[in-house]
Amino acid sequence: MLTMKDIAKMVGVSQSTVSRVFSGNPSVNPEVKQKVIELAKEYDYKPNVIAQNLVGSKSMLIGVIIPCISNPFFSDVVMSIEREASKYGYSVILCNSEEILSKEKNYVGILNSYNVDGILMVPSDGQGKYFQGLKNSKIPIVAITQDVQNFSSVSTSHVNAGREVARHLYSMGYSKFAFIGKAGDDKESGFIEELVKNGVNTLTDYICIDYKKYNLSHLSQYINDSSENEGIGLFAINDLTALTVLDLLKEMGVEMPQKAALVGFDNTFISKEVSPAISSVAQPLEEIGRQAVEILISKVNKNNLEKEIHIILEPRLVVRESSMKLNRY
Amino acid sequence: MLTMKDIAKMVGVSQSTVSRVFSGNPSVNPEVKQKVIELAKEYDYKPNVIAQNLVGSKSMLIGVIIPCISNPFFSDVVMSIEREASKYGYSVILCNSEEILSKEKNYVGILNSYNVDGILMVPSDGQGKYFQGLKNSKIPIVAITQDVQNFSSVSTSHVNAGREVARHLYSMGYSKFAFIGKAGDDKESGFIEELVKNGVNTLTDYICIDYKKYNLSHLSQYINDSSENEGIGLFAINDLTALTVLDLLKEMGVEMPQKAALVGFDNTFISKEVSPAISSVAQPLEEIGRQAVEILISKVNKNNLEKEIHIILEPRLVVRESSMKLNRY
DNA sequence: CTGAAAGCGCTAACAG
DNA sequence: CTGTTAGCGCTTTCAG
Repeated sequence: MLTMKDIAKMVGVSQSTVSRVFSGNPSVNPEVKQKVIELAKEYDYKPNVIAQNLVGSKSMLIGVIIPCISNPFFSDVVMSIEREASKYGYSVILCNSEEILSKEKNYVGILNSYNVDGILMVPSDGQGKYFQGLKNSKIPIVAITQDVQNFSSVSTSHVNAGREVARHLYSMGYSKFAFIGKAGDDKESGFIEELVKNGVNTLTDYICIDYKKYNLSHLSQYINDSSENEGIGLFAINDLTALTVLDLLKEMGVEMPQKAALVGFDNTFISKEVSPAISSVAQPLEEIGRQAVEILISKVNKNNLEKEIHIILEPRLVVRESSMKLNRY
Repeated sequence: MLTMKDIAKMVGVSQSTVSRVFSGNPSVNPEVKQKVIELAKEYDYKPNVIAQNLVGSKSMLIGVIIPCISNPFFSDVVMSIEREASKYGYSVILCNSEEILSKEKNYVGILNSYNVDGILMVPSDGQGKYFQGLKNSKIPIVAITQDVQNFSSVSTSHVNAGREVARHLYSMGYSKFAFIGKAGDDKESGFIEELVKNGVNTLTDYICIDYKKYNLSHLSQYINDSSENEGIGLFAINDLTALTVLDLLKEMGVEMPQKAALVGFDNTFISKEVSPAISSVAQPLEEIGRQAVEILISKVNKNNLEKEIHIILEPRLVVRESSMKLNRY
């Protein structure tokens, strides 16, 4: 590898002068500058980032710790993180914590030893002692996809997702509702809240099919128990669950979206590939990555170090055939 | 950050001695060694990898260049790469080339400036001048998911995948066949080859539905044209395509797998979530990542630097309902 | 067994 | 405008 010294020798100046031209220091003889740049291009010289970093400047490296890159949700986020980071000249070190705290700790240590300028992470336990202890780490950390106390974070509002789905289904004329997924999830809370606001009696006209207590037969029963002119609005906790529900509905011969509507969550590509295409709530994954990188970099540059920024992005409902009732009852 | 000097001062020895205990040099007073290790643990000291690297030793960093991490296929591979690399103490810098040559070049340059110990990459043009020129790069490069001349590589045999699917469908008693996807793909070649070997007349009993020339209506026509007792074996170039075909078959009311069987490729999680579950060919993604890391690291350690290793892994057919005919005609 | 010293490639004062 | 001089934190001879 060519070094600055080599270039300096070729041009006949000192190494510091060469350093100056690369660091954009204006006080350099234009001719010298010219020559240095030419030679650098000719020999494809790149400053050694490692050495730059050692003298104390930035490492131009950011660490990203996520549970698992093979989860499409995170791979989309990481995609946008990497894309955005590279715009600023940053490279990304990828770490899969698999949501194991010891691994997470280990990775934070490793990232520190690499002198990364900042870390973007999905804490496995955001309120936990370990992660909260990181708040006075000298290297900036921004939480992603989760809103966490004491840290800047970029996430999506699941409550609002639930609200929006409720509003949508209600406005389409459905009168009975079900949430399929973990009871108590923020999406369920928002869903119920908005149903109530619209005067739905959640005791009689709502059911939560929680994996732990119910199975899909309870859902088919709920559907069968409804009277003929009652439309049923179904909200599944994610697209995979929605897919399962879709199969059930098809098997049961339920007319969609006349008799029942279905909305999923995450807007995975499957949702538009099946028939009928399933409505789904999209998280702005691209946006999460973009904003997180932006905040992190502004922290690296020592701006607003003290105040933590909590960005909670709005989910976006993508309506497809599964809930697109054209003629209301 | 604590440095070796700090630890040295605390213990009352020179910095070099501390360095010795971390580098595993046996010539260190056991008591001193003991103390150093204790203090390091107590203060959570980690050697600065950056500095280590600067003096010329390994950077413990490997670069991974893939087209796009949000492609589930690559995210699975990267998952296993990262997992395997971390076992050896390596960290991974992730780069998305988006199959743009200029980006790829750029990333290779960046990775070099970070002094990575090696690169694992999916070349956007493996036989191209640029990538081939990299063959005498001082830092080892291993190609993944593609078999490339002059480089060690780890990939899957698409030809064998095609062969195996043909064998499977034929043995299940189907007598007409179709490949849905890009004509000339290795999978198609293997598919045809094996059909011919089994005496299938590929002029009359085979069709390739290439995106460019045909659309799905050609497929439905092909199916309708078959006589009642002819079973049709369908092989789709990937699971997404298979999904589309599945919808078509359902719409047409084709009985599966009696009248038609369907096999996809990539064994995406969708394939097992739809109904009927689609048979699919799995690539050993985990294995690709594992082996690639292994080869790369052995190269880093200067073993078998000269000889290139070409590993071509066998795909694995996962048979599901869509092609699981129980009673043959 | 151990300290001193050189140096990896680069940045950042500090004098000119 | 530019050369000199210190290091950054660590590894590695080279003498003890």
